Amino acid sequence: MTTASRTARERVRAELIREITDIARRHLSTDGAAGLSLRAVAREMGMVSSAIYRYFPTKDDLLTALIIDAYNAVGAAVEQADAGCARDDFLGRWLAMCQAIRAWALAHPHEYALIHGTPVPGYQAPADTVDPAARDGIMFAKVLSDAHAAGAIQVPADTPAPEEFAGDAAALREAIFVGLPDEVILRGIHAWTWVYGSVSFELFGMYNSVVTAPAATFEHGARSIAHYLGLR
Amino acid sequence: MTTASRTARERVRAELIREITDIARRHLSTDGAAGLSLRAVAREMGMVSSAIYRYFPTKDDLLTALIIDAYNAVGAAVEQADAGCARDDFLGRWLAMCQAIRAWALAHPHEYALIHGTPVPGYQAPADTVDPAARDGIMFAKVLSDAHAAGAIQVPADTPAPEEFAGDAAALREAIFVGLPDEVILRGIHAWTWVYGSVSFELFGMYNSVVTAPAATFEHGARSIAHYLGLR
DNA sequence: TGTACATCAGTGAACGCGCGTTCACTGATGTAC
DNA sequence: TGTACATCAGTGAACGCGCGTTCACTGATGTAC
Repeated sequence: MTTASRTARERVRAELIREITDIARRHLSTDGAAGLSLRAVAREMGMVSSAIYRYFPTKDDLLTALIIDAYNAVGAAVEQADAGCARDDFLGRWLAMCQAIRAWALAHPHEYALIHGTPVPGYQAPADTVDPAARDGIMFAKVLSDAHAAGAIQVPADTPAPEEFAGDAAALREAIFVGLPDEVILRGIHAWTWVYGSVSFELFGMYNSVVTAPAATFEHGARSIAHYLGLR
Repeated sequence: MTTASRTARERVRAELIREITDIARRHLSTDGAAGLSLRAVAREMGMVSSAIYRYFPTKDDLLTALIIDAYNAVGAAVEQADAGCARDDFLGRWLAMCQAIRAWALAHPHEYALIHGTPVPGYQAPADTVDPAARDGIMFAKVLSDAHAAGAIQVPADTPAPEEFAGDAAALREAIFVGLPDEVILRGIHAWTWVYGSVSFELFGMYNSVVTAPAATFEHGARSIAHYLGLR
C-alpha cells in the first residue's frame, strides 16, 4: 500500500513532467531556446506560473531536460539505424547512421538547433548531459572500429596525422575508437564534422538558392566521405 | 558650402551609426543575438532609448547591419588570404582560405554565431544580405575553377554525382563554379560544408574533451579534404 | 552678410507588455499508529 | 478501521525588472533668398 500509493503520486508527477517538457519542446519551435518561457508553459498547462517550480526549480533545469531528451533522441535514432544493418555491412551502417541523423534533424529542427546550434548564452550544461551527448559518436566510432577489425578499412596515406594529435588519438583509441590508427581517427572526426556541418547547412538555410536537391546531395556526400574514410 | 555642411552632418551621422553597431556587436558577445537590446545600446551610447530610432528604424534593422558587416568581414578575410598566395598555388590558396575563416571565427565568435549559428527566430534576412553572404563562397569557387582550368584537379571517380543534382550543378557552373564537372562541384560543396562544420564544432563546444589540439586537427582536415577534392 | 524658415537630433514621458522568482496560503493526498 | 499528522500540489499576489516602440516637444544645425 505504501509503495503503491507513493508510486501513484509519482506516476502523476512523472506524467506532468512529461507534459511540461512536451509543451516546452513545442514552444522551442516557435520562439527558439532564448524565448522559452516558464510562464508561457504554465499558461498552456492551465497552471499558475509558480506551480511549475514544483517540477523544475529553475528555467535552466527545464532547458537541461530538453537538451538531454534531444541528445537521447538522436542517439536512439542512430543506434536503431545501425541495428537494422548486417553487422559486416560497414558502409551500410555508416550510411544508415548518416540518414538517421539527417532525418531526425529535419523532423525536429528546433531540438536539433538546441544541441547543434549556437550555445544559449549564459547556460552552462551540467554533467548529466555528457553521456547522452556522446551516444551518437560512440556508435559511429564502433562502426569504424568494427570495420577496421574486419580489415574493411584501407588506411589513407595521402595526409599524415600531425604529431600534435597523438595525445588526443591515444585517449580516443582507449575509449571508443578501439584499435584504430591516428589517421583513421582523425578522418573519423572530420567525417563526423561533415555530417553535422551538412545537416546544419541544410537546416540553417545556407543551401538556400544553392542546393535544391539536399537529399541527393547529402547521400552523395555520405558515400564519398565513406571513401575518404577508407571504408570499402 | 551646401555640399560641405551636408557632408559634415552626414559624417557625424555615419560616425554614430558606426558607434551604435560597435556597441551592439559587443553586446552580442555577452548576451547573444536574441538578447540584443536597443535600450541597452542607447544606454551605453549615453542617449535616451528613443534616440536610436533616428538611426535604426527597428531592432531588426540593427541586426541586419550586424549580419551584413559579419558576412563582409569573413568575405574580406577570405579574399585577403587568397590574394596573399601565388595564383597557381591552388592548394595554398585553399589552405589559406580555410585558415582565414577559422581565424576570423575564433577572433569573432559571436559574429560567427550570428551568421552560422541558429537562425534568430522571427528574423527574416532582407535581400541586401544576399551579396555579402556569397563573398566567401564565390572566392572558394574561383580557386576550384582556376585549378581545374590549369589541370590541377584530378576528378575523383569513386562516387558518381546523382542525377538529381544536375540542375543545381548547371546553375552553379553558370554562376561561379565555371567549367567544373558535376562531381567536383558536389565535392566543393561538401568541402565547404566541412570547413564550416569544423569551425562550428570547435566554437560551439563539440570538441570539448575530445579534441584538445584543434589547430592541428583543422589543418589536417583542410589538407586531407583538399585531397578528397582532387586538388593536387 | 543677415534673416526667416525647414530640417534634423535628441529628450522625456508614457503605453502595454512579458519575464523569473519568492512567499504565505489553502486543500488534498498519503502515512503511522 | 479510524484518527492525527506530515507531505505535497497548486494558488494568488507581489517584487523588481527590462523590453520595443510611439509621440509631442525643444534646440540646434543647415538652407535659401
